[in-house]
Amino acid sequence: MMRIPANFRYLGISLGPCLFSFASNYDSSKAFVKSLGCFLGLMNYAQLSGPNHKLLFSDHLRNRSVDEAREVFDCIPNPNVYLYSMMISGYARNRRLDDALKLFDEMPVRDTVSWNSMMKGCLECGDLSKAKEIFDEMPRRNIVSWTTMVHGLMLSGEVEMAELLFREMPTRDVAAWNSMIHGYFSNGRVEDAINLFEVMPCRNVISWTSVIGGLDQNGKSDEALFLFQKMIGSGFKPTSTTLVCALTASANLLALNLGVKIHGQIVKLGFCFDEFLSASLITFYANCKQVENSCKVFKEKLHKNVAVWTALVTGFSLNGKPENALEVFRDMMKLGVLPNQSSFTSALNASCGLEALDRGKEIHSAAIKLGLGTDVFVGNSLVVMYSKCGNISDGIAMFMRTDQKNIVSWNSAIMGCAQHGFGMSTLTLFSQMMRRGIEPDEITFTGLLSACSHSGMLQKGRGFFKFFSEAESFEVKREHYACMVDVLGRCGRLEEAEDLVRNMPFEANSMVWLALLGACRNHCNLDAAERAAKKIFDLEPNCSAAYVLLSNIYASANRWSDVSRIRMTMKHNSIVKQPGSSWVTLKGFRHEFLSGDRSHPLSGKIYQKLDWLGVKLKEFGYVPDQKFALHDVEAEQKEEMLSYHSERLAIAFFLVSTPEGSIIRVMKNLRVCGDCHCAIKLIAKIVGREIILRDSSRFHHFRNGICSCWDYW
DNA sequence: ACCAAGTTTA
Repeated sequence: MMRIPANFRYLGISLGPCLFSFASNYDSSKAFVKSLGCFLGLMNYAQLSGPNHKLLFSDHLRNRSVDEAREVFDCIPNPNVYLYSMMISGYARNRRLDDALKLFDEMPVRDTVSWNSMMKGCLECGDLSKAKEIFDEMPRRNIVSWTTMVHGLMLSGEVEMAELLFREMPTRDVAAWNSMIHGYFSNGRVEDAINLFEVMPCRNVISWTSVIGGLDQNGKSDEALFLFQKMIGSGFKPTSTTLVCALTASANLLALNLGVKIHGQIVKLGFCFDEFLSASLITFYANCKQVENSCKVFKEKLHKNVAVWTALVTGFSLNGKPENALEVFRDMMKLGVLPNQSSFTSALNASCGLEALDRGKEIHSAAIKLGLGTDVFVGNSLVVMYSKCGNISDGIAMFMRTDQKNIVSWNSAIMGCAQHGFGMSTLTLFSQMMRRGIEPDEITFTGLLSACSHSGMLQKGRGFFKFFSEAESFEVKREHYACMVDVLGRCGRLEEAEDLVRNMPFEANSMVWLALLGACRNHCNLDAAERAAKKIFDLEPNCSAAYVLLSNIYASANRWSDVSRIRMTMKHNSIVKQPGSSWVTLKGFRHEFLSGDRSHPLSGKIYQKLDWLGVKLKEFGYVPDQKFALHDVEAEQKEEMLSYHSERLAIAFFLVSTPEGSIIRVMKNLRVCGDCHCAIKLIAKIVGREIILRDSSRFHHFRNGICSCWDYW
């Protein structure tokens, strides 16, 4: 940092030309540029004259241009304690603790405020011990010093120390009580917080807001909303922060009516243009499945705030509108709103929903450009995106590249490998994870069982189930039983699977029975199938998957009267089979092969296939070079597609296959066709990157998804 | 002027 020599500090504008000579005395051009900047600073300082330099100074600080602020600061003759404190806080807010401490040391005089600012600065930069040092060293403490320290201790999780200090404080104002309440909540000590709130001598709107926000963040949104209403009832006027907390709680509870009322209050109180409130409103409406209203809120003004944009991206994505989500994300970047890790997470999620590898890659490159390529949140989303889009090797590469991997990183990689049928890789990942001392959680467990099921690892599956059932800190859930049933079922241990279901410590849900029914279908066990189906229909009379599975079982047993009986029942109860669907980007893989190695022996074959596909799709009224959702292809057309010879059948299989169980049947048909096993292997290897099956849920994914085919090669 | 509450995240 360059400081202007002392004699130049008093020059002001009247000596403007001298400044040029001052600048030209500097040899290096860098120094010239710097001094020119400083000259401009001086110009501003002089032009604005009087106290206005403070305005310029605080403008820079507000804009987080801390270096510019420092240049103005350096031009101010004899800066007072107040300006020093401002500059110190400015450095701290920009995480430049060293500069802040240096300036603090240089201060000619220090008052309590400057000591407090320095202490606060240390806390903001996460240096608790330095803050403690300053707290001990400062000559006089006021109530603010104590409160700052209490708050800092609480945020570092040193609750006991904070309590001690709070008791030792000579006097306690409402801010001190509030910081204790907030501190308890952020350490998950809900009871203590509430007790304090009840005994505190005097409450203000911040006290109420802290409790409302704290309850909501600790999973007690209902109590939060109750207190919000109580607060309004006792005549307190909510601030925008209060309304944000109440809205967030309403969003979590899906309390549509209350949320809409709060929206009314926001308009009435004139908080319409508060960015925090806009973001909360967007999330609230999106959670309540009213994403059109989120859009309305968004369009009320032009937003520059990342969180507002991200809220809308997330909203669209979670409401099954990934196209819109990605459009918003693109607009956001076009407008120069820099996406952060949350925005990337939401956008990558949306591309998972579309299963659009090209879009995902686009977002990935944007993340790299912004320096977020190895961020743990972004990295985890990338792992999921690549593996969901069929590209597990890139998914694993992303995992390796992620900084500071957490449990979600490991789980995403494990899930990805498991779903792609890489059983051994899954096990290796798991042992690496254990060796690094990372505690597995229930999602890890699901991933492991899924791997065992897809790779036919019966003994491993049993071992994991035993291990996790015996682990104390662990709750084995219905999902895990469903997975285990799947493991046993796929390995033909139908009896054992049924025993497991009947001896579960809690009532089995339809998901568990459905896993059993699926197993029965694969092993043509009609008796067990009928038992399982009966259970499912008791629990969920309109379960379309169960009807379809059962009718397929009857069909394989040549019991056609039963098949038509089930079809009739379905029709009668207007149960519609959820269509399976797949996305095809013709352009995507055409491009891939055009830009790739054209001399490769496969290029020609792929070209033929693409041409055939293009012709077929045109016949069905689709335009090439677009994304096709083939779930709406008519049944006869599907059959027509399937009637082509084996290689074409293989492609058709990818296009029209339905997740709910038909894959294995189609596989059987393919085998009957002769050479298709080889053909499908070939095509899947090449085309699998771009054609991805969509599944109704994560859970069905590994049970019925494309991964099933991997078992066969 | 220094202390207390808030939006988006796998």
